Amino acid sequence: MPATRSRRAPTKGDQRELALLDAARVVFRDKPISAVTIDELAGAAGIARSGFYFYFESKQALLAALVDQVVGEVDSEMAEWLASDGLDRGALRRGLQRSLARWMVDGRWLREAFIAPDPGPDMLQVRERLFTTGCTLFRARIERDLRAGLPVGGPPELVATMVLHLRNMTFADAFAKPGLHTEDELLDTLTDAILRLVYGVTP
Amino acid sequence: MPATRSRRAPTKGDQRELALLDAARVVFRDKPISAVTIDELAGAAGIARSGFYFYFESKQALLAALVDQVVGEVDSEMAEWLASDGLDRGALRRGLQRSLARWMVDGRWLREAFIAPDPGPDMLQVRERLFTTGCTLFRARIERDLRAGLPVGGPPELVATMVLHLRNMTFADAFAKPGLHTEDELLDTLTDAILRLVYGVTP
DNA sequence: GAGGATTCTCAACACAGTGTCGAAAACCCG
DNA sequence: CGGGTTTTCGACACTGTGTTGAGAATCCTC
Repeated sequence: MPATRSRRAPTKGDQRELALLDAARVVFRDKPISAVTIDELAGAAGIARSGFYFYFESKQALLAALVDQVVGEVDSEMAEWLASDGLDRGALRRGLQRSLARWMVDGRWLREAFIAPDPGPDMLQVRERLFTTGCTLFRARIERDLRAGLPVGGPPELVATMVLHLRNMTFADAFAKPGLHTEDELLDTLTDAILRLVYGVTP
Repeated sequence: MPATRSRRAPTKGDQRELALLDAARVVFRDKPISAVTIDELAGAAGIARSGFYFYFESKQALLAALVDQVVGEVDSEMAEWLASDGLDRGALRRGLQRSLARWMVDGRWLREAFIAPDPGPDMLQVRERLFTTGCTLFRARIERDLRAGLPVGGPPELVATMVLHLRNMTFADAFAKPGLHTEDELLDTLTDAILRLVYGVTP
């Protein structure tokens, strides 16, 4: 626990906490999370290493907080398509495009946050929330389509997780090996792939 | 480098190396790789911690060797479908079933090996090989289909990596959260999903 | 089966990173 | 200002990694 420090007070301390998160975002862009030392994170925010522990229990806890920060944003990227009806290819593609933009910036740590092999308990919880939120939204969309008579290719929950994984891994690849495909090629293929995977149709 | 120790000699040392690999396979089943200490690995193979370094440079190097061991096996699982023509649903499903069986046993470290966030250079090399081998095979199959006039949904290479990721992540999930779906449900959905994704058709 | 060469083992060391503590400093309120 | 509270940091203990060098076990050849 970060000491008490929960009762009302937008003090200098909160400022530092934010600074720590911002600094971490930047530092995590350059190297794998495991290669970033706490000393480095603290230094980037202008405090001593041991000071870090006043704000976060561990690197994992900071990462969890970081992921927490973007949960809402990630969801909103796909909101347009999730709210649309039928095979709205345009809305889907735009959502994916917004999503891709984020991945190209923060892909490294996003990837690790999403698919790191052994997250700590706090991280696990946040990730679970992040994933199930997305999954739930996708599933709801698919179930709606199912009721509307569209030919969905399997149990909605399973199909939803597949779509989520497909998107995440495709973007993770795009980040890891940029230049293999143009953005348009990537987005078109992925958009069609999702529509085919879910509905079995090529619009 | 593990000293010289390369010229022909199935000596006691090679035996130990094998024992180390076998022991590691077992140990890695129970806990995340990062939680396994070298002391533990050495102990499981009956030697002192520092003795480990005679055989492997690091835990990562051992893991690379481990992945190396299964490269061939993994490829062969899908061989039947890769060699078949057109939409051979049966062959595809059987391949996936064989693949799933492996994942349910060694899913934990397989997953980490596939998608670990910051593999060492040796690991990276092995993984690259593992992935591009699979990708190349899949792509070849898809290109063949394309020439045969089947409606493939995008650049073969991109589609191939999507299929690979879809399979890996689905199985990784199945391992991480067993019991969510029956094996049949999983295999049927995945088989159909792949056929839809690649060819846009529901057989 | 005795010799030297090779292969193997391990205790001791040096080091890097984590997390804890408690005392000092800075801050904020009356 | 004087009090408690919040923030900072140096010093310590601990865990795990990787290295080294000396000796034991094993192998091979004659």
